[in-house]
Amino acid sequence: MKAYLSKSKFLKGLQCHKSLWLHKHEPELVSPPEESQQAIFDTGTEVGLLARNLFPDGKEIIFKEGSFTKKIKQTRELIENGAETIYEATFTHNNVLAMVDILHKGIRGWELYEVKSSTGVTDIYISDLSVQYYVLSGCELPISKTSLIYINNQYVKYGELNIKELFCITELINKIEENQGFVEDQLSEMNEILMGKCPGIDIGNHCDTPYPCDFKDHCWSHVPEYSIFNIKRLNTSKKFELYYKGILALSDIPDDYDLSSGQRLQVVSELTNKVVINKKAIKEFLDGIYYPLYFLDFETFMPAVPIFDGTHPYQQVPFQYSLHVLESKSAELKNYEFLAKEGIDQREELIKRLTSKIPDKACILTYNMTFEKRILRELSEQFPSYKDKLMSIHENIVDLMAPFQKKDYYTKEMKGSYSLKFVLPALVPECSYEGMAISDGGVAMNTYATLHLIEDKKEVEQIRKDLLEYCKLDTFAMVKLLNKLEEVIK
DNA sequence: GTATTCAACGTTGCGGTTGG
DNA sequence: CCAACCGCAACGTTGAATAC
Repeated sequence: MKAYLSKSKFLKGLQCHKSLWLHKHEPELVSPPEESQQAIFDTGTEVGLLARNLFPDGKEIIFKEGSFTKKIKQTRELIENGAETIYEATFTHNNVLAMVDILHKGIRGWELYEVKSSTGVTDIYISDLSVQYYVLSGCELPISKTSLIYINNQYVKYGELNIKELFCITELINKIEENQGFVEDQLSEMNEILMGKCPGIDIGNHCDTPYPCDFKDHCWSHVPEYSIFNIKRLNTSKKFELYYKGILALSDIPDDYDLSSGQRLQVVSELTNKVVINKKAIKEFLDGIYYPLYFLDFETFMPAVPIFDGTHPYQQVPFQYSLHVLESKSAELKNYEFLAKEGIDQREELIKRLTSKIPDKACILTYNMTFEKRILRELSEQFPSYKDKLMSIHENIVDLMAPFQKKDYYTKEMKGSYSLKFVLPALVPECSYEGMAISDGGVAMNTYATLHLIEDKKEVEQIRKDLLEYCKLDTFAMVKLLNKLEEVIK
């Protein structure tokens, strides 16, 4: 099979010539050796398929693993037979392969459209289109437009989905024509690299910018699991500054090296097992908490293409909550929960249930309150009749994450992080998600999204039970964390 | 006139959540 | 695994004000 330099390889080659060389000469170092995964990513999804409705009745080039020559031939035949719209149109020029999401014949020439599920234009997409333009113009196709189609997150759905409003189209031909010189220079340089020896390039910022390199495992094998690269909030440039000086382990860092207080704590704590417990600050935090006490956690989903009326692209739609309640310090812990029926918009029902459970003067605890607060604000805007109640919850939220964010409580197990994922096992190791049917948010969401497709009633019931149990554990973990904070200041 | 400091502003990274 | 949302905090940069 002939090896092509594809547009994704071009983009990766822009970051690192070594990766380009490895792709050609030692592709087995990448696992799995997926060929065109990148190319079909956006158009294979709902967003890509929907965008085709902007140019209906197109001919599709059927994707077959590895058979690029067939696709190129098929594309040429369609054009010769007068096709006006082609999806996944495939071309090659000077050994560079390009697949165009949507190719449309306009009055002045061919129009080239790249579909992205993002919400804006970036330089990477411009490079992407520049390579496609290079290949197509090399094939002597007259091009009148090269545009990016992406999600308009201002669009609000009411009734039937309005495809024209859902998408933004930005015409970029001027920028892309300006870019051609650059593309040609890069391509000739890349071709020289491919003919020569493997370039001796050390790891660096380019390994992750703008995308992680396929060969990271290979090039980074000498970097320990927990190293200077895991120091939180340390600039990438500073990390490599240290690395190029031969400093890799946390213990190699000089005492006088300029680190922020949090970073220094992470390092010192790791090396000496130092534990920080700022009793005064923790006590102040606890003094701000009062009864009755409600521990709240939402689960949401956020589709790029809105499915419910009144929602916009990527809006987080809550479908579940868990609420643990302590009426007083000595009261018995109670739990309330809600899980929407699958496939329908039950936000109003969720609001009714939630607001009926939480009284006006309650103290509400969440972990990372920015998330729950945003959900509450959006709900109150879209369901104004519940605004007062929702906003009163909003006002009374206290963030349980704060003491950890401020490093008033720190152990080395937190690895510089204050997320629940690290804080919980560090302080409440017995409270674990292991062994649960649903053990992370991603799985929870996928499970919920496909729930309405399952026919077996018993199975549906079991999954709903698993979802409830998962969400309940999140708020229970907060109860345990609070206990720990109270214990520790005694 | 130059050096130094610090506030204001801009950028990056991280936290929560998902979708593909 | 990556990208998307938003808000916040930390970090970095810049430029104006002040000191010398």
